[in-house]
Amino acid sequence: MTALLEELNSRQREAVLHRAGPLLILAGAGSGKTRVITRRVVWLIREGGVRPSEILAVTFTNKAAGEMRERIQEQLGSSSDAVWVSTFHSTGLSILREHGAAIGLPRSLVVYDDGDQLALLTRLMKDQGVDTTLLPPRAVRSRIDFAKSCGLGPDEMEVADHDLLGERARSVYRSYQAALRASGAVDFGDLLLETVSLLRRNEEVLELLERRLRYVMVDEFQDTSPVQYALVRLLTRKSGNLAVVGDDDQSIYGWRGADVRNILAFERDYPNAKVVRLEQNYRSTRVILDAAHAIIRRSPTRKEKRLFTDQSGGDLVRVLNAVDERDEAQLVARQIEAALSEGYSRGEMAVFYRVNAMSRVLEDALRERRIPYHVVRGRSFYERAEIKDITAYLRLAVNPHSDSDILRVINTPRRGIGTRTVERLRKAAAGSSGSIWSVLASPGSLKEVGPAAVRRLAAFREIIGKLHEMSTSSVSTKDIVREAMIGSGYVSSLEAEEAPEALERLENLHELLSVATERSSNGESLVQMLDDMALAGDADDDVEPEQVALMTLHAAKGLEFDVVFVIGMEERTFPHARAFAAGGWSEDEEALSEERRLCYVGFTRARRRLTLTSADSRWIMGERQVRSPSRFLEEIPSELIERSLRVSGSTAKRYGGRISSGPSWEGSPFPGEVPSNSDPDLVVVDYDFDQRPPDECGRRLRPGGRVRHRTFGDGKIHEVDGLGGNARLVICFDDAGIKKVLARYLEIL
DNA sequence: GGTAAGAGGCTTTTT
DNA sequence: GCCTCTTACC
Repeated sequence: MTALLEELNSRQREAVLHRAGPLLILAGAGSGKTRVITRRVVWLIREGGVRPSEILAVTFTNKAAGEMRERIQEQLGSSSDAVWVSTFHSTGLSILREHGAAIGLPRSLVVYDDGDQLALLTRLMKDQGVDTTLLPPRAVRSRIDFAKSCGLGPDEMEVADHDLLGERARSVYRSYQAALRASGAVDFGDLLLETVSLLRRNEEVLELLERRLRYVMVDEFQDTSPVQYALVRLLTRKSGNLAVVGDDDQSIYGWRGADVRNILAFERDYPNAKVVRLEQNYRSTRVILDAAHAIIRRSPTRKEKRLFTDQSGGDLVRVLNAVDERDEAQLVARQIEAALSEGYSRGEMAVFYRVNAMSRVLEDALRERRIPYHVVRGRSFYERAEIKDITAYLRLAVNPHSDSDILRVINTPRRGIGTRTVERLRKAAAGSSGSIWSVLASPGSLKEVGPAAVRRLAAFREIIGKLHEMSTSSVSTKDIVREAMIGSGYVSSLEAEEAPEALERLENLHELLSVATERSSNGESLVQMLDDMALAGDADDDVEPEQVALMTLHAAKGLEFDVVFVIGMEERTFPHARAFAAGGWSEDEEALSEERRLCYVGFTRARRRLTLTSADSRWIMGERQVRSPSRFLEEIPSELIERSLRVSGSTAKRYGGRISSGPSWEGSPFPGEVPSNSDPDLVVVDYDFDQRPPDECGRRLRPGGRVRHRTFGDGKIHEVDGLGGNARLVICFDDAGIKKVLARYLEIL
């Protein structure tokens, strides 16, 4: 009892000790939220007479679930195994696997990931004669996903008048659901939507689950969607023992249907709920919290609150400006080296960026300097083509009616079954309103298919038939996986290639086989393995102890590091261009607010040191774009910032030594002010954004400078009018003559 | 029916 | 810039 409540402040203790009924914990960043949840689970079991199997703890990501499971186990030992800790999606899948028959889902259910989903949608739309350039499948998908996240099927999906996209999306939605059912498949959204409709329609199942689960806890509640909220509400309908933990300031998944308003809804739906606020931060220094608060306080819709800490002192926030993204990466690499020499360990450092694409340049710089790093990226391994191909064979072993999977591998590796034969197969399947597999099973029904093609189809049928047989008898998972790789001819076709990337693919397949072998020895079934592959991230996705972690700001949620870098602190990089209304420069307030919260999440990951970097220009989608500093930089009070300019070796080299050649280097807003410093990157000057010269944003764009344009070639700047990427420049091109060009289309030479 | 080169799209963020 | 899909040709 005593140990359980040790190291808890009075608020935290209150939350842990809450016995029954609804509980809302408003937990600020770094306020010991995970500790409270895990202690509460342990307390309920040890002191509250609750059986471990009666508790469900739902989190958002696998990472969070894994961490929570571990923390609970540390305190409870093996009895913790019975506590059900999982993500929303796996929870849904478990329920569907056990009770899905009640709504007509087959036992051999397979889960389509978003790639499978998009492929299926595209195929359906093309079949329906939809012009996919006018109506992008991605746009349709996002409408369907959004409807699903609101708990709406095709018939309930709301479409406003004159919403053409919505109209079409709804009609595709209908046929898409039909296709999923015919294939015995569900997508991610269905894992929640179908579970909720199962529980709504089937009282028996709901009562069974209600009896089994007496306590439900939800982490990251601000990121739950309406359908997720509906699910946990249903599960605790009788007991009312629903505890949710969240922070409206950290809501960063609005784009995929998460609704912060669930927090408000909770207080409305459970007027007797106990509300506990955790506002003491145990993670960061005061400086970091103040900087984070400066960003988040401008968010218009938030609940007013402010974290406090007793950790004063610490480093000021470092703000570093680079010439371009490569320069920025060098800068970060050198800062990492400096921090290492100060005694920080690599495992306690992380670099965050807005989009995954930004990791590449950074990786190059770290590799060059031999700094061990690790890119934390959701599920890259399972997204590799070769892995997805073998997965398709494995899913067919379980459920050969999955048309998407048939289409994926029917000619992979090449076995001479071309598009025409495939088209005829599909037509025959549609005609008999069955799956392609059922057509293959009765080849007599195939018209217009020549004898050679029939032979090849029979060979393919053999392959899948054998796999299916193996999966229904007691063959081990490992052996089925091996058969899928070898029996399909996949491995031998790769071996024949001899290209270096074929070798890499083979290595990845080897990796998959060892995963399967390990799972086999744990007695895991093929279905279990497939479920995990569909829902789980990479196995080696964890933050490694001796490596610098690289990840998106979204992936950073829930983590903490001593030293944090946020790169790309520029307008239209972060906040991302998407936060601005299409085309124009007007702002979408809600989207911008979400960027703000994302920034807040990023800053509050740092325990000791926060370093922010920006670049004057960035290479984006094959184009060099001029960037101006992020508004977020300007919002941080200057007394919290170590404003830094620098003269870097790489910059000097690339720009012909002009920049570092003298005290009044070109581009400095402070001519004559390049103080010497032991750290070449940190030249501290008294530099305030509010006093910067008007052309600071594009300060290297000045009359006389040389620039490059994609089509016009190189030229000399004559006139500059305006700021940043939008500045209008008159350029005298060497070949193309005098033109007016926007700065963002120019590369600075 | 298969291949290679060219065109076009793409990038938020994750289960 | 990179990847996927289409097109033209074998």
